[in-house]
Amino acid sequence: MDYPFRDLEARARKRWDEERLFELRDPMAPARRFYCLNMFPYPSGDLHVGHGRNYILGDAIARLKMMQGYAVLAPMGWDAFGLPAENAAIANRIHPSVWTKRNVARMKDQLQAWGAAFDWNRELSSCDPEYYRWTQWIFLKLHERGLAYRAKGAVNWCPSCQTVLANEQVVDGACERCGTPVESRDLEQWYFKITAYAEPLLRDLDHLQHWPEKVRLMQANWIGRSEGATIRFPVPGDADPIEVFTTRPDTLLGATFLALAAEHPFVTGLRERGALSAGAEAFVDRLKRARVENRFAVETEKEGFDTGVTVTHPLTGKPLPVWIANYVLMGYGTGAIMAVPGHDQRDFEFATKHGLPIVEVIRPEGEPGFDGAAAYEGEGRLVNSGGFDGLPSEAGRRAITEALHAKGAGESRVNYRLRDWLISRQRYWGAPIPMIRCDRCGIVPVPEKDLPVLLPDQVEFKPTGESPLLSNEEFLRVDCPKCGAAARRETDTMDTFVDSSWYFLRFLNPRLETAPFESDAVNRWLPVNQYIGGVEHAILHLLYSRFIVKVLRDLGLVSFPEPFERLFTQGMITKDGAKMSKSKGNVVPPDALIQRYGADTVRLYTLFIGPPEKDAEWNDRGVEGAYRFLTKYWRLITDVAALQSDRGGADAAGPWAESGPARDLRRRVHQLTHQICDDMDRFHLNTAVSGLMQIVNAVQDYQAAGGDMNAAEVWEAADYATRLLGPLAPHTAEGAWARLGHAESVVKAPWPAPSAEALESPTKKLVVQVNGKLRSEITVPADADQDAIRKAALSDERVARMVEGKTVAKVIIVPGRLVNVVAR
RNA sequence: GCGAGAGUGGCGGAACUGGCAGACGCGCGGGACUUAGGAUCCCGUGGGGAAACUCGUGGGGGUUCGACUCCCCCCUCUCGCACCA
Repeated sequence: MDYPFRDLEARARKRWDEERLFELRDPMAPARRFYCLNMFPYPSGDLHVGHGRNYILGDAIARLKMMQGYAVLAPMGWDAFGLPAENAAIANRIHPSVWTKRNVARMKDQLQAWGAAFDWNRELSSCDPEYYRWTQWIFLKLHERGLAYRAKGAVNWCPSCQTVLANEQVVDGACERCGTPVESRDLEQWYFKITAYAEPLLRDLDHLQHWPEKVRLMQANWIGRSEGATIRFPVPGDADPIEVFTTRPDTLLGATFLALAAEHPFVTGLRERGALSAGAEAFVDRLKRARVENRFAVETEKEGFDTGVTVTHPLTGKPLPVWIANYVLMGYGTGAIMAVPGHDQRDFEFATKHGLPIVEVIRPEGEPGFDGAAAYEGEGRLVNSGGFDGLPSEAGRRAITEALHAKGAGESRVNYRLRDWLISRQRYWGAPIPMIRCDRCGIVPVPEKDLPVLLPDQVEFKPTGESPLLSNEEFLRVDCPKCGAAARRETDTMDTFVDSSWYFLRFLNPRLETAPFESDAVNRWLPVNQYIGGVEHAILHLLYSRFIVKVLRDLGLVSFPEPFERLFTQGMITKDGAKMSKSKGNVVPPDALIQRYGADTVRLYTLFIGPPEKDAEWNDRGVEGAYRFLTKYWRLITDVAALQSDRGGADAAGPWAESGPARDLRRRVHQLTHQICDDMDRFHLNTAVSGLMQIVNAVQDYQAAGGDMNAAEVWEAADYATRLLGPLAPHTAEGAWARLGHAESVVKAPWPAPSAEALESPTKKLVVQVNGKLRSEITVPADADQDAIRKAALSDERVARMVEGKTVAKVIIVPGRLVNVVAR
């Protein structure tokens, strides 16, 4: 074997280990810091090459920063609570903690097989009591601030996972995890009041300049800010009016009915009082069911049912009928709308179908407005609006809102699509919510000194979906911390996204026993300089983490408003055109490839496969290309090291040839170095790999052309290539660096920089175009002036031929690039 | 429907602010060395053409000396949101 990757890997790992090169000893000491973080994984068992992309990228950046002289924090941990462990417990009678530990061990082996430079001393696991103790502590802090509360309401229920889900975990009406259609249930649950931070979460997106535009946009849409007004419509004989939210108060005089969601409390109230007709009741039930079944329907027919109740128009005093409609969602605004069929297409379709009146109240200037065939949704001047007639929409909105305000019937309002974060789960394998229910005192927080509320080992796993915690009497029974009476523990556990919303703070001191994190160290190292993970977390994890950090900031525990300075979302690796999954059978495991070609080959190919932010198709054949390159590179290093053994690790410093092949080689190496450094800084690791290949090819071409392999330029090429390869193929580079006579690890070698002197050239090659088409090429002295270049171009044989019989209108010279001769 | 992104050889992909289209790699063709090669090395490789040359970055128009890149219209695909009041 001419490229001894097994030996290289073993030696490099041993060295990194012995010299503890990736351990950050004293976080407060270094001046230049770089916190490079990969999203910590859920320990599901096996990793495939798609996961590898994430870690290889992060590792390349971490190692680059080390070589650039930064103290690097690159920790790793486990997002270890979650449903799969519990499902395994039910299916295979294995305890979730055992299952999780086994998977962690397996995945840690895999990560190490890739050669990732993690500081394993800082490893943490969210299912460890020493960790979740602080997750519970954070819950208590939120509770103290009124940001954690219990409420009853319609929630998303997954009948398969037998638990509730946050809005963010419902995708296309189905459970994000298992794909089962989600049901709506009325339950009392714990929420985090993320809506209280809607405005800062939205506004601060502007400061996240180093986040992908796409992710910022997704978050902005998810928060969904819109300006408008709330309007109350009094219900005769009822104390509470029906409140609606609208972005178009200017159309208020065109409202001809109200439409309510089936789940609206007013509807429920009518039903409880028996004031709803049998037909209406049946309709409500049908809607609730249909919402589940028709989850993929793009446009459903507008259906509705008249409640028989009327409300009073707050400005005209006229009665308006109240309908239940399938197109009104309980989850947005107030769950009730004022319907303006003249100016809202949905209302129009509904009114047309059910014979409700349609009134035009907005008329545009100079273009056709409401024509009776469809709603006019644009702006214009108010008509049929009494005293408001003639006002433009904008002024109309203000005037009508003011009129409502004067009557106490409404006010302007900013509405968000964002809902509060439902965090309780009726499952076992999560952090217990640190609350106690006392018959006398109500719901009482567990005192901080009693944390953690330990998850008991002895529980029964039943496939019924009942929380296993209910089966452990010892866990349940507790004395009320307030009155001392016998009380009961909360049996719900927290959504695992709570665990992962603060773990990046814990890494600075993962064993700290007195607090979740050390504020000093955290303030010094955060925000995370580079965060790397999949775009699938664009909303959930990243929004929750931003929220928790903002709360911690308001608590005075951290000094920064945002957790992640730069975010990079890497693309998926597909196989046979599809996302890798066990069920599709298209998973590419890294183990056999690493066995056969070595970790560096797999790393290099993974980086080379395409721009890291884009999806890419895995091709086993492509791996061989990377292997061939490393073989060539290794041969070059061993040849050069043998030939020039007397250099003994000396910094390449010439003497340099002033001209000829060696000079050209040196210029080329420095050009490529320039390109590679640039690429690395911009995350273009695919072209960085390509640049390295070109350096090796350049030396090979030089040799093939009879160049002297003893030249200092060749030594320099080997030296530069090795350092540039350090972050990408670290084991091979480590071995090569030693071969080149260096005593220190390549991790400690300075990152190379091209020298201006080496890039200089006495002549310049210019491309010559005639009328914009490439025709020839000239070589001129580097200091040639415009006139000389012009002369050289025009006297070129081919150019002369093309121009023959025409007049040269002008000659455009782009310095250092090209000449374009315009001839007519 | 709304929003965002992307369409370049047989394939993955290059081309930073308009300036040599197809870097680099895979595959393929030819050759060398070999008992042998799925190892290694060398040469070639967008289409058409013997060549001069010509056509080529989803399609159509435009701006420009010059357009993969900028502008307008259209087509296709991917992703996100989706009756958001």
